[in-house]
Amino acid sequence: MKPSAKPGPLPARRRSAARPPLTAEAIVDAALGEIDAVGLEAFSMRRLGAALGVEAMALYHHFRSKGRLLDAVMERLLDEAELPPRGEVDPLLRLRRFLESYRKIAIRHPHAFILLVNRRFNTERTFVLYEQILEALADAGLDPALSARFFRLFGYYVGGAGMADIASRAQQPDATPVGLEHFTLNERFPRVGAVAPHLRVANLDAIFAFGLDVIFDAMRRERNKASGERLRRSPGRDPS
Amino acid sequence: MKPSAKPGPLPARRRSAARPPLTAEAIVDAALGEIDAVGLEAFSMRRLGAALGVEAMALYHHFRSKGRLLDAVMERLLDEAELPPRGEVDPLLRLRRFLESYRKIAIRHPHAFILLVNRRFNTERTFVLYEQILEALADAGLDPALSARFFRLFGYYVGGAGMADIASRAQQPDATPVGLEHFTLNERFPRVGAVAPHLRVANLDAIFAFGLDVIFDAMRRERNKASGERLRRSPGRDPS
DNA sequence: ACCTGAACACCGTTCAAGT
DNA sequence: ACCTGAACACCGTTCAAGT
Repeated sequence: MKPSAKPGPLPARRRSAARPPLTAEAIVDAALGEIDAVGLEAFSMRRLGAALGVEAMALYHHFRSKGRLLDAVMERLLDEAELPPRGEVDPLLRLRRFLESYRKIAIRHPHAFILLVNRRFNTERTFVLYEQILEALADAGLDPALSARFFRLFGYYVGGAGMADIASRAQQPDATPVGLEHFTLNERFPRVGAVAPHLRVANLDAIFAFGLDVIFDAMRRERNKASGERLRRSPGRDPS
Repeated sequence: MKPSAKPGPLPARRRSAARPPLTAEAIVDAALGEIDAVGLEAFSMRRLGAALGVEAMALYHHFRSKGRLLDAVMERLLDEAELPPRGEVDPLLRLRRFLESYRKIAIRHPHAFILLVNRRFNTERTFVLYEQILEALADAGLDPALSARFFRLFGYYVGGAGMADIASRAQQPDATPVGLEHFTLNERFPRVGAVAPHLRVANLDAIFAFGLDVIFDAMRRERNKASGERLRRSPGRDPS
């Protein structure tokens, strides 16, 4: 349906040369490469098999379904996110760097990023990441209730930002073509006309940073508010 | 791949009764109903045709491709968002009500909501909505640069929140099953164990409202800051 | 253990033909 | 104008068979 590059006919399978034995890791790498190249819609087990020089069915020996393979691709994407090591930098700065690296995944892998939004995070790998992030939130002085709120808040934000930035950057070839240029913008949509220059792709980095500022300012404020309340309730010692 | 209810065999086409003539509107309504019922993955032109009592190819007389039909379904979803009429309530409250109604679309149409995140908003209908929202931001006292920033910020937020809430509520049948219950949470992932109770589905409404609080507080603050700067630069008059 | 080949029940879309 | 039927080039996945 919406192949970013027209996929064309299936590539011929290269069999002659001695093929390295198929591994789960090699399949995942090839799958991500294939999704990057032709889009998630055009990605298929048959196409991936052809790219690897095997029949599609050989893949089922390593992954029991396409869904399981996509979960593995999702975890491959997660490897590109970076959380700086604990202790060296401020915990809030660690979280900010993580969110910035997360958004870069969307820019590097526009067709695959949706797997991080779409597929449920309930593999062991994602729980390790959760633990690290919640640890940073606790290090920053947030209690579990506030950690839960901000965990969701910046999770929503970074997921939505990735998806929206992708949509802004890439035209979908089968979408209804209207676009800014097809009608006199300032006449019918004066507000859109006034704001549009600020929404160009060149400004998306600054806009993303601004949203992070808002979120991290609120985290600092809420943390100080909560610790102030604790101090007022029992001055001189910290319950919990 | 990930049909929410197993779609089963295609339903038999009901031809005998005098079928009402096919209209674009009836097709869109049926398409949304079908997506709600079987999921976007299992939704097909053939299945939709069968539900409407026609051959799949009859649909191509009203929509030139599946992509165009999905754009129309996206606009149908947008009709369920509500922006209260101008003038009666505070502009920021109007925006907040809009965002709350937008999120409700995700809860009502978990399989279809992704169309609002995935497909580019460049139809005329979406420009009318943009204009109304940017008008409300201007009414609230934000200049175009700040309007652009907050427009993206809450857009990212509400899109990401809808997708994440859907993922939290619905199990994907083909995902790798790990889940909280399969290992001793508090031993290996103590922070996850401490925060998990606050992340239950029952708390998602409050968490969403908290994020909106953060965003709207920041809007008020930034607006006042900007208008204060204007006053300082030229006291006594407001250079628009 | 690892891979192939045929088969099943599907896809979106084209095209010529019917009314 | 509106719809059908056959066809084309694909899907994911099953199963029995090969090495």
